[in-house]
Amino acid sequence: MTEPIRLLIVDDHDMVRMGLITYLSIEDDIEVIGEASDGHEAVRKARELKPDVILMDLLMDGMNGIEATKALANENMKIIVLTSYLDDEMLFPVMEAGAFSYLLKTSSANEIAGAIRNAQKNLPTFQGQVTQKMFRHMHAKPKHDELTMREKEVLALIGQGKTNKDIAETLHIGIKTVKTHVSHILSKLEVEDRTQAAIYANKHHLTKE
Amino acid sequence: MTEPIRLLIVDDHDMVRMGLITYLSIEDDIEVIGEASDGHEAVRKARELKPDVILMDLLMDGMNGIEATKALANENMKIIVLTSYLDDEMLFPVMEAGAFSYLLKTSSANEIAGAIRNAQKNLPTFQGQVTQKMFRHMHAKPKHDELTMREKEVLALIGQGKTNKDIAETLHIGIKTVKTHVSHILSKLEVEDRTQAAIYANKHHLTKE
DNA sequence: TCTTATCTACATCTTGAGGCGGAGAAACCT
DNA sequence: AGGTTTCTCCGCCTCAAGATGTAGATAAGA
Repeated sequence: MTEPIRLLIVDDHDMVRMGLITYLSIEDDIEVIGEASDGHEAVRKARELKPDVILMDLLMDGMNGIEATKALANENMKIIVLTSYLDDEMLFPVMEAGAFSYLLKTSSANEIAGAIRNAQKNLPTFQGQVTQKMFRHMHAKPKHDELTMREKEVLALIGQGKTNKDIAETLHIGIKTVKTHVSHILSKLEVEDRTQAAIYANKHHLTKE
Repeated sequence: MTEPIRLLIVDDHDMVRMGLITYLSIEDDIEVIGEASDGHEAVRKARELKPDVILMDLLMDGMNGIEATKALANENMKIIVLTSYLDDEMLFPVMEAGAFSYLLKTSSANEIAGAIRNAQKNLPTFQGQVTQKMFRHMHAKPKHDELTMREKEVLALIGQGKTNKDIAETLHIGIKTVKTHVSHILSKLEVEDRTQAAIYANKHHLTKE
């Protein structure tokens, strides 16, 4: 028989790690060589243990899975994202960061084992609607990435409910300047007023806290 | 030795159930007598198996954990909520629905076992900030429940970014009337303008889609 | 070097937003 | 019958918002 696939499990939930290990331990072609409970630990263990495949959770305290994926993008390991939600705000960034496959935690243990074997064979695995989302995303990039840095700052403040005067004081610029920025933001986002811009900012998590 | 604690595990993630079972199987005072992967199954199995304690996830397809908890509130079983997020929108409703303890999935397996034993002894268990949140909630009921029906309708439309004119047309009332409602809403919510009201509405999911 | 993008700022003008006060009608409770 | 709440609408007044056009400074790129 060939070498077993060397696997690193990254998840901040004890039980999830335990569940994965329990199941995968009866698969003799997969060997769990380590665990990590946050991004920092994941990067450290990945560099130390050189796994073939990493199962990576996204939402974790400290360094999250997206940052960890970015850090490990060029390290010759396949990263399989294993997360709870199919959220655009997570999916696209992590795929761009270099993830190889994307699974939901609703997957059966069997599907996960399949994805690990596929990754070893260089075949990415995507769950259900993920593929469709990816394609839709190709043709529809978010309007807000046309915004300049300054405009994004202003939008974040609008998203917090600040008035133009508030924003001027916060950024130490004139109120007229703020109005200029706001006008540009409204036209770029194709919305009619600051209220709609605020809703947009909140929906897309562009408010910085 | 006394009877083991009879436990039902409810979670839509295979791995989480597996992790819990793995750990709890080595605790000989706890016996896992069943599993369910959504609310409907949970209610059915709970009535059939009569567990002492239920570990209940909240976010599941079909019937969620809050509804299932509500359905089982008077069935002489202790329900321990085991969820990923400490979210006001989940915590308060489920506690009101009759949950007994509230744990986060970041808990160690050991803490979970402790909470199960406590539940059997009629001692609720709350993780870290949960207790503080509960108390804060007691003294601070949401401002928006002072709103009248009509005002809630108007707020929902503000939360969608509609202007006063839009709202007047949608509700078939005069624009002056809308302004009156808006003024009342702003003062009841203690915000300064419609933008802040829109943000409030979205944060509290008061927008009707 | 010339061009383009970005950030800054001002003036003018129009309109929507919001505060304040008053008021009639209907429903409900006491 | 009298009080309370809610929904409706009016006028008046003030100011924040937003559109439009102009323009100087700086930095990055062709």
